[in-house]
Amino acid sequence: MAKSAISNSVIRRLPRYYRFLGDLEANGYVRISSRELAEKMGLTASQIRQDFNCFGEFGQQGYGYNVTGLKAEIGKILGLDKQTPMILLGAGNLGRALASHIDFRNRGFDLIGVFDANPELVGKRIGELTVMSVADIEGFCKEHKPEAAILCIPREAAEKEVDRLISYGIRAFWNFTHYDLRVTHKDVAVENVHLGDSLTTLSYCINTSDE
Amino acid sequence: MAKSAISNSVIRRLPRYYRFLGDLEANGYVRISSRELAEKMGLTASQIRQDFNCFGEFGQQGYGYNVTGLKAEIGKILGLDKQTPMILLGAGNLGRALASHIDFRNRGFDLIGVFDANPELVGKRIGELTVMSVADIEGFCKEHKPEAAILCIPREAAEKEVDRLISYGIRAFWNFTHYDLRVTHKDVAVENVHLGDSLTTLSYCINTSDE
DNA sequence: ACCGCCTTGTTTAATTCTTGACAAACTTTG
DNA sequence: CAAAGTTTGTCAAGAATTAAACAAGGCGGT
Repeated sequence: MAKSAISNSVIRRLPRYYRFLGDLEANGYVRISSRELAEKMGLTASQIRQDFNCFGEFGQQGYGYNVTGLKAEIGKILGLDKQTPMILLGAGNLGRALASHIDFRNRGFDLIGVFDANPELVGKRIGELTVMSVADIEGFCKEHKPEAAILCIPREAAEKEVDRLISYGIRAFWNFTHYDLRVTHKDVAVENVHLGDSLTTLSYCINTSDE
Repeated sequence: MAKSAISNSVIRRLPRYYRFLGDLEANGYVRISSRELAEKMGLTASQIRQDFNCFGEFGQQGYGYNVTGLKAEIGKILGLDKQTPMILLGAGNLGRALASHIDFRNRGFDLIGVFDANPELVGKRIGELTVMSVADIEGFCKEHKPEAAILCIPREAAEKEVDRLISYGIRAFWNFTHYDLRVTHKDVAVENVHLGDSLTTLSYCINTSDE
């Protein structure tokens, strides 16, 4: 792929495009123009056309874009045509909620193992999986080769585990721990999720909108 | 406050500043320079100074910023010096996880009620709260005047409830439903959280970093 | 109390991102 | 089959964001 460098702004919009195209498809749309999509998404048509053009020419003049085709193209760009095996660390409230709430398969991942340090949780079932002890991680990784991990464990634990996980072959972290995970390894990806920050932003909006 | 218009980019960084300042404070830092903070946060010192200057002059030349003082100032900007009463709709996995995982008080909110449509969940306890029936929302709002709501319910339910909630006085939504909530009312704030999009972004990073 | 060093607040410049404009090309209709 | 109407891909202009530069002012050591 001769993508010189896709800007971060564009990348952040891709999942949203994918989501809207899925909705359109579900509602029976066969074709969509940039103008119409822009209206639905609250963007400009120009931006949409320019975003898509980073990756190729998916549309047809005079017609627009084929919804299913475009969705498939963007899905491929996002890597959703394959599934990266993933493990979950931390089977507390949040870990369990994610495991049952997220559609991993359609997001490019396959959740294959859940681990927790608390012996009381080990052995409990979460969906189709059984919680294992953190002591079993190494063996599990050797055998099943997961390449991504969700971190739903306390900060101290996360800071300790990350290097170990990388050495086991993990090269992507979805981090819900309350700190910004930063990794020096070149090809390890990190997505920090800060729900607290999101809520704080809402607080700001409330307290300034009406002045 | 004579803020002509704070850019969205700045606002999105504020909660992160607040978080880092809290960490610094906890680690015994009394003062911090923009240069040092920039290094810790992976930003430029220039950006930090410019961001803070949107709201006033919090630093001192030759010294830097007082950690506790700056944190308090940013907290005030974010509206964290007061607590907006908030209710949770949906006591499923995700709703319960948020209720127990999020430090509402330190994010400018106070969770005072939980509601669910499922009769089996009504009456169950979540932390210090008891799940109520959605039928009781109106009465509860009239009595306790919540001004914010978390949406952890299915899309169809959310689309139906939102207008009703606004009419009851809710003017901020933290939306975890799988669609972009858009509200026409002028002073209703919405923060859409798409965990799926976040995970999808991670998929993209994995599948493009190593080419 | 003075001098040198450091750091802010602010101005200016560079870069990035977004929007507008338009020719080329396809679709649809008569 | 031709003409009218759309819509894309792309280029160029305009905003917005980020980074660099620097004068002014306070701190700390002597």
